[in-house]
Amino acid sequence: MLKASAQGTATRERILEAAFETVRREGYANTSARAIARRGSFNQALIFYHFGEVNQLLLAAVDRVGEARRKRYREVLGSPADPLEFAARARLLYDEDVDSGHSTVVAELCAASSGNPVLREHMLARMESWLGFTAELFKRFLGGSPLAALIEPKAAAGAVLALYLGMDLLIPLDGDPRRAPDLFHHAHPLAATLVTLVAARGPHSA
Amino acid sequence: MLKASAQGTATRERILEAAFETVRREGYANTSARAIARRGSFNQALIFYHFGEVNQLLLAAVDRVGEARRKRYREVLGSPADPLEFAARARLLYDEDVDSGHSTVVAELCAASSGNPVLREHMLARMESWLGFTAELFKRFLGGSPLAALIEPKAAAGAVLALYLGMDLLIPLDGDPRRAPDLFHHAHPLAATLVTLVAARGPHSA
DNA sequence: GTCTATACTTGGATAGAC
DNA sequence: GTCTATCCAAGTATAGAC
Repeated sequence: MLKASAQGTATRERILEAAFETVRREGYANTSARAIARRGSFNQALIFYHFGEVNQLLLAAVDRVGEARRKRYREVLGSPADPLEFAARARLLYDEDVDSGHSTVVAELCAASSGNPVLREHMLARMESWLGFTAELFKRFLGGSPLAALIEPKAAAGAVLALYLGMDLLIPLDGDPRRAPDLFHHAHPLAATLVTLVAARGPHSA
Repeated sequence: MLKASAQGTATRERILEAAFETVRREGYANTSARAIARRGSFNQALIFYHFGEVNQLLLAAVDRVGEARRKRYREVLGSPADPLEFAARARLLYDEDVDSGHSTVVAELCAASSGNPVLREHMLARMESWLGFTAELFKRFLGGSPLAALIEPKAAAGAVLALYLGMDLLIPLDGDPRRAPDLFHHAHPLAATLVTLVAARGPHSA
């Protein structure tokens, strides 16, 4: 039956959505099969039928959103841009990540990975994927710039990722939505000065 | 009885230590009263006698280490230092935080705060304390430098804290102890160049 | 202050009816 | 594919003996 299968797919989506929202709003520690089912108004047993166990569901939920985000990143950052334009786009993407809860859920699952080998393996692979992606961005962005002599793409990508995750531990903590905008705001003149100065004098002049 | 009270104090210490180590090694999600008691080889009921509930114990455990770390920070960063010396000391302190597990436990509890108002309130206060401390460091460090025009202490402190927390989500993930050293290593020439260039030309020249 | 025993709750997971 | 019912494991917390 095509109809039955279509309904199964729709249910899967509902479960994935509810799982994501539960982690986002209640944290990993409070994300039980029962809590997810309550939020999505469906039967708790469906989780095990469709996903086997709760952690597998959570991984599927974060992957689902993660793939959409990855696609969006490619779209927005694919075309060439000068540094200022690039920064504006990166900020847009970051805001989307915060608003959608993606970054919160990723941070929650990273923290939970600590005590769960299966989760850890999976999240490690996901984060390494983002690390490689970000490192490529740095390479492309730094290509031909004097800054290339000063910034190692992989290390810089690691720092960006860590900053990203760390912000998303702090944001739910104080509930201050201005934290991230402020950081972008204040980082801007610093970055602009660095780019200008290095371009003018080169990284090795002293 | 002084002896009985002394033993009670010793037990409290054992419980605090076991609680800290359990969060560090097994993650918040696996940190139950039973798991803590198992690790410390004492009776599970003692936790409730001494601390009332598990979360209170965890907060006491992170505070105990946090206060020691704060003291250490003051000692090491109290005396004047040029930028290079300052960076070396900051790195030493950071390595200690990672080795001791302090940063991991803080990150775990921040993540867990998401779903627990009491925990959140407490961790928020602790993090704001560190935020103020770090902002003061920036103020002192930037005083009289041309960089002061480019770096807002509070925003910079927030970024450092986020970076710190984020690193401690990533480190247990891949178990790579070279992650942090590498970051310091690669950041060094960038920082050195920035300091030199800004000192030579000032932040507003273009 | 510490231990044993236990009441109670929540959650993971499955069997079997529909 | 979904629902009801249920079993079992693990955890919180307390009472009461020592």
